[in-house]
Amino acid sequence: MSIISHSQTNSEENYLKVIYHLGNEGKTKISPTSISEALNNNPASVVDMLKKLVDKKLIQYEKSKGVRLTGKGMKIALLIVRRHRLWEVFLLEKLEYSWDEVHEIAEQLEHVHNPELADRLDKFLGFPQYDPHGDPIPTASGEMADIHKTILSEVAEGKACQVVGVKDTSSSFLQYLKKLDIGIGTKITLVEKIPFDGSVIISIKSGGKTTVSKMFADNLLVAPPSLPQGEEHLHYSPRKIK
Amino acid sequence: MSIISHSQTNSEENYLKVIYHLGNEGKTKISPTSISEALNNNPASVVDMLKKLVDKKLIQYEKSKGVRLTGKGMKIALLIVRRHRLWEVFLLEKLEYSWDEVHEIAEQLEHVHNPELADRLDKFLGFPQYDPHGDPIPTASGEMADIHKTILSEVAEGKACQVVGVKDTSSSFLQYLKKLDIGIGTKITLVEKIPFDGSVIISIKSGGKTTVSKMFADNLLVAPPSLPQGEEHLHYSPRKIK
DNA sequence: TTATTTTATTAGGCAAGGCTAATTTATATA
DNA sequence: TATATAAATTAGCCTTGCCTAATAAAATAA
Repeated sequence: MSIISHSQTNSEENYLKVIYHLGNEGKTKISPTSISEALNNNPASVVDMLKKLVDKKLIQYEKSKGVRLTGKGMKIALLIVRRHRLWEVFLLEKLEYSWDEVHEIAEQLEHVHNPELADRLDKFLGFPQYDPHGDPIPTASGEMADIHKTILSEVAEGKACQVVGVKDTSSSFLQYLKKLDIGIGTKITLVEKIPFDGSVIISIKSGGKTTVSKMFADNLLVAPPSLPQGEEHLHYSPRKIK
Repeated sequence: MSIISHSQTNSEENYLKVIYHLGNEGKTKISPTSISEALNNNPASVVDMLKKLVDKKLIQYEKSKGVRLTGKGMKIALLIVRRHRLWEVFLLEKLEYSWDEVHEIAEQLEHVHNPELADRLDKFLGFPQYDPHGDPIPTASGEMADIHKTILSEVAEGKACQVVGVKDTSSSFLQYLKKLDIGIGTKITLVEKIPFDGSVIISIKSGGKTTVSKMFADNLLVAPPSLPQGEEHLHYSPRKIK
């Protein structure tokens, strides 16, 4: 029994993905207009496609409740998201693309169809939990880690965390990170927050204490340092940021 | 100045690739019919597309001479072939797909567009010279190694060669190879050919001498063991065949 | 050379997935 | 509530890339 009975077109996959993301952002109601904005196309086109997706039982659509993914639609959406994020990790870690370049390429790679590809890639990458933007990667069974990233500035004093990504991808920020020897997977303990300007004193496992600005702390995405299964399941080893 | 001024559709890329391959197989004349056979579509569709490709100056087409790639068309075709073969190496070597699975997936991956992707992948893979079917991988500048593969049975007595692929991808053949500890990159010296039944005595660098059948020797693709630049440029390290 | 067969081309259509413009239906505001 | 505004939907059209059927042009055989 396969998760996906018959294959989707790229366009259908993009609609499902966008509906998933809109739903995830806690939208009350996912409307044709919001979808058209996300896809940068015309609401009339969206209405056409919604009909098709309803026929295929991938979504439900009632004017009152807006659009919702069915179980089947959700599974496919999660698979697309999984592929996208795995490819992003690949592009960043193996092909040494920078954070801001990976998304666009992954938009294409996520539509490559092969039943084993995502799982093999996952294994090859060491079962990463997060993509380079700090978003969790759905598992093969379609489960999404519910451990959510936050920004460093929201970590409580005394708590440890692990770098999973960045918000700002400017080269000045990335270079600063490099200088501080902070990369994906780096473990950081938030020692103290300075009330005056929001500066944060952090302790980097490898390199001792440093103080960073609020602006810095607002742009570094972090997650709890270890998961229920123990940290040997975290794949990221600290790496240089290009 | 980029090699490709404006992007091709997947379909256009497939036509260019097929025209390239037909041309490479020494066809006297590449006709709409031969293209339609290769693409498994209708000659009428081919004629439509040929017009489009002529307009884009990617091919020349005269009923007398048939279809020919222009310089521009050739560059694009070589890029597609390059991408295809690099992805095949990736799938085989990194994701551990088997020989016969990689082609179909590479058919999709070859259409992923990004100016740096092929070159980064090439580097990541260690600048392989051959794909898993023993076909040479065009370089970044669009040069194709003119070192052509042959089958083991055509190697002269006393000559050394290197395994670059297989013709038969049946699991029985692949398992036999595994048993003999022969994989991509394995160096083999052809010691002697037995006239009686075409059997071949080979010496495998790692494992001494063995005799293999003509059928075996007809299905193992090999290339000269070292290139002008020296063998340190060959990327393949012997690996197990799955 | 003429007849036959094969190949190429044209004409007209189809499905997918967009678009614009017009219309209907909701929602908000006066 | 009546009206203005915004959103959703419908209708009709476009492009891409394919198809079939019909016709034209070649190539081959008689």
